Amino acid sequence: MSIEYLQVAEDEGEEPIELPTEEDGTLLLSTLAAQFPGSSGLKYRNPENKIVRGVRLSEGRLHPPPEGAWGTQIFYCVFPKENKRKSDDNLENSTAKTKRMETKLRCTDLIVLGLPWKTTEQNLREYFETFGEVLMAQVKKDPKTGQSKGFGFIRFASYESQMRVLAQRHMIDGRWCDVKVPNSKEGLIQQVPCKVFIGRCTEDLTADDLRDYFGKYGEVTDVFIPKPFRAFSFVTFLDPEVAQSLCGEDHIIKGVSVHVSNAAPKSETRGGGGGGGGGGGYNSRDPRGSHGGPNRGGGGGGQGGPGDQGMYQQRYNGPGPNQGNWGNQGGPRGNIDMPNLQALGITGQGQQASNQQNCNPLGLGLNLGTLPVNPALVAAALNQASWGLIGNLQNQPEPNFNQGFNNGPNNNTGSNQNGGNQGGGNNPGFLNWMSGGGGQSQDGGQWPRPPPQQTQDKGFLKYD
DNA sequence: GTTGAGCGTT
Repeated sequence: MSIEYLQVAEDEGEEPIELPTEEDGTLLLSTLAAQFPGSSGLKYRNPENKIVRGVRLSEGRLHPPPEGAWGTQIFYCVFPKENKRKSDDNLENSTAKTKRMETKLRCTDLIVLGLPWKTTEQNLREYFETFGEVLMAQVKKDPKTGQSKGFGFIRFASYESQMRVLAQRHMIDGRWCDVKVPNSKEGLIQQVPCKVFIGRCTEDLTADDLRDYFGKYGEVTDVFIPKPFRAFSFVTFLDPEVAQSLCGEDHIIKGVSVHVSNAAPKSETRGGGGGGGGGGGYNSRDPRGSHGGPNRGGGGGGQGGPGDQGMYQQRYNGPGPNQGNWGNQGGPRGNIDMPNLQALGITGQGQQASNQQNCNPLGLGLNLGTLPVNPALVAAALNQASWGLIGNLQNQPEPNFNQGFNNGPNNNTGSNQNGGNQGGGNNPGFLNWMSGGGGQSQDGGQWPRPPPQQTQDKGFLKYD
């Protein structure tokens, strides 16, 4: 099959636009969402009986009706619904559920910056309800005059809603607004280390050896071997899940049995005193600092092209080779133990780009490089997503959302609530979740890759 | 009825 176009309208009565399908005839949810932010699926009217039909959605791909091709009929967007009435009916139930979700998925209040003065709480709520159930919406006002202060707060019921909202800019009542995790909450977000400690190293184990060896499991963003020789080293992975999965294991590299464990900083996690300083962006206490200049906290994504597909050994439940096109070339990388957001194409870009239409929800795999997100916060969010979100999606009140985040043949029927991806499902995990395709890159490997990395300040974390 | 980086009278 080749690329064709189908007509999609936001709703019945609206003007359709044409969206391109993929080679296999499916329509990527990300393609849909690029034009219709917040849209979670498609429906159409069965020409025979006029009944609305849903379009099959699997692994982030919308499949044409069983009758064959998309044809000339118009398809309509489906948006996540919040079930208000039901909530009212089962208030207790709903509250309990909400509480559970908050704990598990760590929804937080989100601050909405840049609201027009005229925007009301009702406006705010209505806007964000297209992303999922909104538990709270408030606009901060001057107590005396009642005048809006131009910012507000929202809270979602589901973490994936929060993620989607955090990952893009929002045009609200004619102004581009930023949504962030408030500063008051930022410290609460846990961060999953990407760095592992390699013990029992011998002197002939070079950084390249380690990189080559551990590259089997996932992209290695940094290898650090203390000099002079101290019989240990650090390997940093792009994917925290990979790092985590290796911990506790013994590996034989060039005949040497090394031990992998958590890279626990001995003293203070955050560079602290005299030395460290740098590190850039991600872990810095004030994420706003990253606006000041290029955020160099992370290693480069390498120059690896599409040829790298399938090279990683599966550490989990094997959804097949990770085909996310993660290059593994290049020299020294950054020295962070958080997800490498630059390599993922996520960098905060400040306030410019106000005019562009950045409407790609996260998890749909496109163009996050231009999105004004707080890298550290999204990093943490991504960690959470990869560890708990996927397994918890089945509990969500918006089943449609599964599609954006639960890509791949991930049908965990068992519970998977303790982090990690154990269980019988084929959980594509972090990278596939990011790439938004069930193991397949949706954009032909054209991730917004970071510029070639310069030599990094290695003093970011103290590990002696 | 002005303003446009920020961080919430609960």
